[in-house]
Amino acid sequence: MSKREAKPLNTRSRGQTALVVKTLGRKIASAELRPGDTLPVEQDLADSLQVGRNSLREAIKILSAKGMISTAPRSGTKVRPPEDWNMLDPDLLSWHADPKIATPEFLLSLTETRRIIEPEASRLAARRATREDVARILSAYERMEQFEETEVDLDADIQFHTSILTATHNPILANFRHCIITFLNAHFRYADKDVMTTASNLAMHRKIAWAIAAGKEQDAFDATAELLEVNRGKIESEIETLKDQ
Amino acid sequence: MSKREAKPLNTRSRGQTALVVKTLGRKIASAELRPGDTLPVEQDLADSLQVGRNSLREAIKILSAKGMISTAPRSGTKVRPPEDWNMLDPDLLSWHADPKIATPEFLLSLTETRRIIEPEASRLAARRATREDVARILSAYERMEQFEETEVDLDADIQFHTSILTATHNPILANFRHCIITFLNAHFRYADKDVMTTASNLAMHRKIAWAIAAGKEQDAFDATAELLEVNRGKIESEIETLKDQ
DNA sequence: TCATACTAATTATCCTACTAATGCGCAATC
DNA sequence: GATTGCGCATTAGTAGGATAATTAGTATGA
Repeated sequence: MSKREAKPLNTRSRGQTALVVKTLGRKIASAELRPGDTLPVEQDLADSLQVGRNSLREAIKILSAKGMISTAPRSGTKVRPPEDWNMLDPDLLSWHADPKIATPEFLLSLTETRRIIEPEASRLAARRATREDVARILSAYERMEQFEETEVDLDADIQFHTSILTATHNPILANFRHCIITFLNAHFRYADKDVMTTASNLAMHRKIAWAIAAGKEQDAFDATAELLEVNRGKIESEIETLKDQ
Repeated sequence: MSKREAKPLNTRSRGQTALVVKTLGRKIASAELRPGDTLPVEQDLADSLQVGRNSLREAIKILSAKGMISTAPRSGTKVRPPEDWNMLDPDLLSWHADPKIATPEFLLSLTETRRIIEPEASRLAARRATREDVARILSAYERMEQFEETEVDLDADIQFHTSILTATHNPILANFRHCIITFLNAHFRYADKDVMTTASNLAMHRKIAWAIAAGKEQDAFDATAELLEVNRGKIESEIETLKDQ
C-alpha cells in the first residue's frame, strides 16, 4: 500500500539509453555542459560513453524532447539555453533538485510557484471536488496524522497535495504535482523535524482538508496560503543556513 | 524583425522521425489511440508508417519523454493515461489546440491557468523587472498599438505576455509562456475582431505595462486580473457558440 | 561586394544481426 | 486442486555499418 506516487518512469530503468539520458541530462542541468556548447560527434560520444550509436541517438532524442538540446546536420548537437527547457518535466526537476546541483534560487522558484498555484487550486478543489476526490484528500490527511515515521509522512504529504491538484479537474494545473513532489523530496532532506513544527503543520493541513470537504472556497484558499507562507519562511532560513556553509 | 517567438523546435522540421512523432502524438492527443492501447510491434508499425525501424524507435522515445507512452520488452508499447502527459510541452499543447482536436474543456483549462498565473506574474514583474525587462514589455505594447494587421498584432500580444513572465525571473513560471502562446493562437482563430474590443483590450494592456514599469505591484496584479476576466467571458461565450454548432 | 557553386562535415535514415527482459503456459510439486 | 517453478516465444533494446540528406564554410566568379 505504500507505493510511491512517482510512477515507474521509463528513465528510471537501467537500460543503456536511460543511463545516457541521465548522465548527459545531469551534466546539462548542473551547467557542466553550458548552453551553446557543442557535443562531440555521435560516434565519438558513443565511444566515450561506451554505448552503441543507436542508444546514444535515442538518448539525444529524449533530451531534445525535453528541450535541452537541439541537433542539426553539419552544425552538430548543441545545448539549448535554460529558458527552452521543459522545467516541469519530472526528470528535469529531479536532476535540478539533486543536492549537488540544486541552487537556492531554484528552491525559491519552486516555493514561489507553489504559493501562486496551490491556494487557487484549493479554491477550485473546494468548488469541484467529487466524493472520490474528497475521500482521497481525507485519507491522505489521516495517513499524515497516523504515522510519525518520516518516510511515510513524506508520502502522505505528497499524496495530500497532489490529491488537491487532481480535484481541480484541470489537467494543466494537475501537472504541477511534479513541482510539489520535487520540492517536498528536496525539503525533506534539509528540514529539521521538531515536534512543534509537525503539530502545527498537521493542524494547517487539517484546516485545508476540512475547508475543501465543506466546499468553503475562501477558507480553502486562505488555509493553503497560510501553510505555504509558513513554509516559505522555513525555506528561506534554511537557504540562509546553506549559504553560510 | 517579425520573427516568431516560437523557436525552431526540432519537431517542426520535416524529417521522418518528426513526422512520426506528430502523427502518433496527434492520434494520442485526439484519443484516436486511447490510454492502455498497445501499439503494433515495432516492425509492423514501422512498415505501416513507411519508415525505418530506427526512425520509428526515435519517435517512440520522444513521445515517451513527453510522458505519452511507455515501453517494455515483451509487453509492447502502450499509451499512457493523460494525467501522465507533460501538458506544458509545446508540442503537446499545439496538438491539443488543433481545431479538429481542441475541446472546450481544454480551452477553459488554459484560461483558468492563465488567470491563476498571470496576475501574480505581473505582480512579481512589477517587483523585479530590470530596465531591459521593462523595455521589452513596453516595446511589445507599442507594437500592439501601432499595427492593426492581425498577424503582427498576435505576435506582439504574445511577446507582451511572455515578456512579463520573463520579468518574474522565475524559470518555472516562465515556462507557462507556452500556455499563453497556445491559447492566443487558438483564440485568434475564433475571435471576432471588432474595433471596440480591440480598443479596450489595448487600454488594459497599457495599464498593465504602466503598472509594471512604475513598480506598482498591486495595480499590475489588478489590471492583469481584469484583462483575463474579460477574456474569460469572451471565451466562454465563444465556446457556447461552438457547442451550438 | 555580392551572388553562386562546391566541398566536406555531421546528423538522419535504413538495414541486419544479435541481446536481454519477461509474460505466458506447461509441468512438476505440494 | 492450487501453487510454484521453469522454459519458450515474443518483444523491445543494443550494436554497428552503409548510405542519404542537409548545410556551414569556402572557394569561385561576376
